[in-house]
Parts: sequence; structure tokens; C-alpha cells
Amino acid sequence: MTDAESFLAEYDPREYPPVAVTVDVVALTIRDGKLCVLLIERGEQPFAGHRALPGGFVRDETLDEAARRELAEETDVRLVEDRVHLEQLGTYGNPGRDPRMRVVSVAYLAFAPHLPEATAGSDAARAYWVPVEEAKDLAFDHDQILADGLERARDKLEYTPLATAFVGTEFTVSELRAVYAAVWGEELHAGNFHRKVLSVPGFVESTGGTVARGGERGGPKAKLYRAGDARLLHPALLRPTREDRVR
Amino acid sequence: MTDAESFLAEYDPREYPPVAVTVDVVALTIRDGKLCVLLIERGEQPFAGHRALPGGFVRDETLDEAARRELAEETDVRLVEDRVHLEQLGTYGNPGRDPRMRVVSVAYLAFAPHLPEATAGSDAARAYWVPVEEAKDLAFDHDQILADGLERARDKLEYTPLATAFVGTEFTVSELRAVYAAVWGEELHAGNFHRKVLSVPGFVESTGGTVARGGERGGPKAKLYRAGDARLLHPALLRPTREDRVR
DNA sequence: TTAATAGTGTCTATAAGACAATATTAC
DNA sequence: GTAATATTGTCTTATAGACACTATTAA
Repeated sequence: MTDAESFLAEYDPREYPPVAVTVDVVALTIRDGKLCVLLIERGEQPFAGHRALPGGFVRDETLDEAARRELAEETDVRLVEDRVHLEQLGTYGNPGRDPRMRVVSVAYLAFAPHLPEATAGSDAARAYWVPVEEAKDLAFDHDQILADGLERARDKLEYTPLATAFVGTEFTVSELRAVYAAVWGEELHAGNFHRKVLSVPGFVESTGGTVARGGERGGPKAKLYRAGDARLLHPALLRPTREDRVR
Repeated sequence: MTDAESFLAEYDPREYPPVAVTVDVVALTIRDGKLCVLLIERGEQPFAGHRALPGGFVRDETLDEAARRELAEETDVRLVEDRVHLEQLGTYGNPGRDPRMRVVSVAYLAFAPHLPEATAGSDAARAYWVPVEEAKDLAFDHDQILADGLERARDKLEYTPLATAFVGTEFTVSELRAVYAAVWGEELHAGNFHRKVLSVPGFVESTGGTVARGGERGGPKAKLYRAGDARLLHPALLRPTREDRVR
């Protein structure tokens, strides 16, 4: 009798039915100033024809590795390897969330700088970026997972340098402000934002350079920055109008 | 062929080995001014004789229900049903974290007001509260899970009214301050803390009453408060000396 | 009375937000 | 030039933290 067998013998299989473990990934990026999520089109039942978050079974690997692998299978591997921030979001395991059997899904949240159309992966023909406000009626409980992911992203923008994960290695303050605007869904005062970002120790550091040319319709050349070494923003960049979220 | 069978037939069982799903609970309370965690003594291999977080297999129930059930099995059910705050902490599934087979554990974090010695549950003889600084060398990866739970607790005290989950339905500002001191591991200035707590809308509301008598060694009778309706503290009660945690 | 604790007042430095002003650049 | 944008300045209000102070109560 192996360890695994004696372990399994401890319980009645009827009381502990077989469980499958999957990972699902909420991958977020910003395209054309809009916050977008990576979705796939389901071909089979259940939820055939519906859109869903990319995901799949966990193999002989860590959960983090499984999430990174699933993401790499749907988008450009090269980009995914380097600069994608990946963190665990939560685990969803209600009985019945998958009609076929008990499936416990560990959801991950990924933040990526502007990515090209997802066409390089193996299943890439089925994967595409969708503005988050258009991502409705997803398969399984993926509407809930997406909602939780968005809430997490909005929160973490406040007190972590996460916004820098959505831009290139060098960026302007305006680009960073556009990230906050896209994720929070509201415009921010340019002047106050600028001063605030530069006042947080370790959030950004100057490269000394500037962009090659000003904006499309005029304006000075903006200075370039890179991400600093801060892991937490202090003071934080709090969202305006928290009142509705407080009670 | 049932749905489950066809589902399982999609993959090679050698590539997707069987997985067990468990819940583990980091249950925290405050006893004698110290932050304590509920631990059990393991009787069997592996890690026989080691202490571990309470936990067990997920049955035909939600993950939340599983966590609540496991907690109830180790402590007083009546108390657990009402006033315990329970939230998902994270999921731990590295291959090899359990030497017997692949086990994915969904960890939960529980906050409870001062609880009696854990003696009422079925396995209660093995369960006891341990000051967190003495909870070392736990089984499996439970040291890491506990560390993550403590970090989460310390963070949430800052921007949520979580501290009220550690005290009774009616409490004094001093009792609340003792919670912060125990969880953060540092004393807080009584006067500033007092004014700050009362200034956060919805954090606490006055009951109109006071305690029956002052402190052991003198002092006025403190006013009593109950938890307010705020779900987020604004402004937050930030920990002092964040510098070391920022970089 | 004494010591301990609850609760308030005050002052300073920092931060947030409103808003104005200046500077630079594409067209 | 004109319009757009980057960046800085100023002012008001809110907050954090240090510290002093008063009030109340058990022993």
C-alpha cells in the first residue's frame, strides 16, 4: 500500500468525491486607453459559444507555473515571460460551478503592458482582448472571478506601484495617469497627479531622458521615468469619491 | 458515458495526477493581550508530533462551508456560528508540500473574539491556542500559511474595521487599541488613537453606556461602543514606521 | 491621597484637492 | 500664431503625530 493509497483510504470516496483542480487567469492590459481582459471562445459544452477566462488543468507544476503556462498558451510567450505581473486572486470551488464534476479553480490575476493581438499561441485563434465593460455573460462563474479581479486591480493601484506593470520599462507621467484613468474609470487631475507621483518615494525614478517628440496635437516633450524600488506606495494614491464604497 | 467520465477522458491521467483538496484555517484570537492562533497536534505521519493548522478534506459543500466546519470541529460551535469573521487567504498547492500525494489546500483566515480554551469539539483535546510568536516548525507549509495570514491581518486592520471582530459586541476604545497593539506588536499612543478611531465615519458608534467600573488600578469608566456600518476605514489607521516594509 | 486610565486640546508637519499659471511643442 | 499638453505654484482644508492637560476612579 503506497502512501497515497493509505491516505485515500482514510475517507469514504462517496463522502469525498473526486475533484479536479484548474487555474483560470484574469489577464488585464490597456489597449487604446481602455482596460481589456483576455477571453477565449468556448467550443464545447458546457457553455459552448460563450466566452470564458483562459485556464486549464493543473499539471505536475506549482499553481503559479500553471497560471503562467496557461497565459503563455494564449498570448505571446516572449512578452509573458518577462514583464507580466502575476498574483493569486482567489479560489472558486462551489459545488455545481461546473456541471460535469467538482472543479476547484485557482484564479490568477495578471497585469501586462500593452500587448499585441493574441495570435501567437497554440489556441490563439480563439483568444482576444475585450474591453472589460463588454465582458459579460462569461462561462461558469467567470463573471464573478472577473469582477473580483477588477476590484483587486483597482485597490492595488492605490497602494502599490502596480500601474507600472501596464506600461513599458520607460514611461511618462501622463502614460501612468492614463493607466489609473483606465483602471479606475475616471479622469484624474493632471497637475495634482503629476506632483503626487513624483512625491512618493521609490514609485518612479527619472531616466534623465525625454520622449522623442511631444503629443499629436502639441505640447512639450515629457520626461521619461522607470519604475522605482518601492513595493508599497507611501503615501498612497487614493481614489477620489470613496464614499459609495465605504458603507 | 457520463459528463464526468467524458470530462476526465480529455486528459491523460499520468499528466494530470489525482489531486486532493483540503482547507486549512488560520484562526486568530486575542488572549491575555497576545495574538494567538489555533493549532492541533498531529498524531500520524507525516509530521507526527508536529503542530499544524486545523483543516481537512473538502466535502460536498462550498469552500467557505468547509472552512467553517473545520473550525467548528476544533472549538466552541456556538461561538463560531455567530461572530467569527472568515475570509479566504490563499491557496497552497506546490507539488511535494504533502509527501503522500498532490494536495491543494485552500487556506482561510478567521478572526474571533476572545474564545475559551478549545475543548468542546470532537478533536478538541488536540487543539489549543498558541501565541503566534511561539507557533514555529508547523507541519507541511503551515509556517508560510500562518505568516501570510498574519501579514493579511496586520494589513486589514489598517483599512477595515476588522479589529471589531476581535472584541465583544460592546467594547471600549481601549479594548480596540489593545487589539491593534497585539496584532501590530507595538503600543499605540492612547490619546491619538482615541481621537482617530472616533473620527473615522462608521467605524464605531456609541451605545450611550459605560463599563461598570474603571480599570483594576483606577481610571474613569470608559464609554462603550459597538461596530459601525463602515466596511472600509476612511481615513485609514496606518501603522507607524512603514519604512522597512516599503522597499 | 495616589496612581492609573479616559478623554480632550493644541501645535506642527505633511498631504489632498482645487485652481491658476507658465513653458514647450506640433501643426 | 494657436491649441494642446507638461510641469510648477499657491492656497485651503484634512490628517498624523507629538505632547500637554484635565477628569475620573480603584485602591
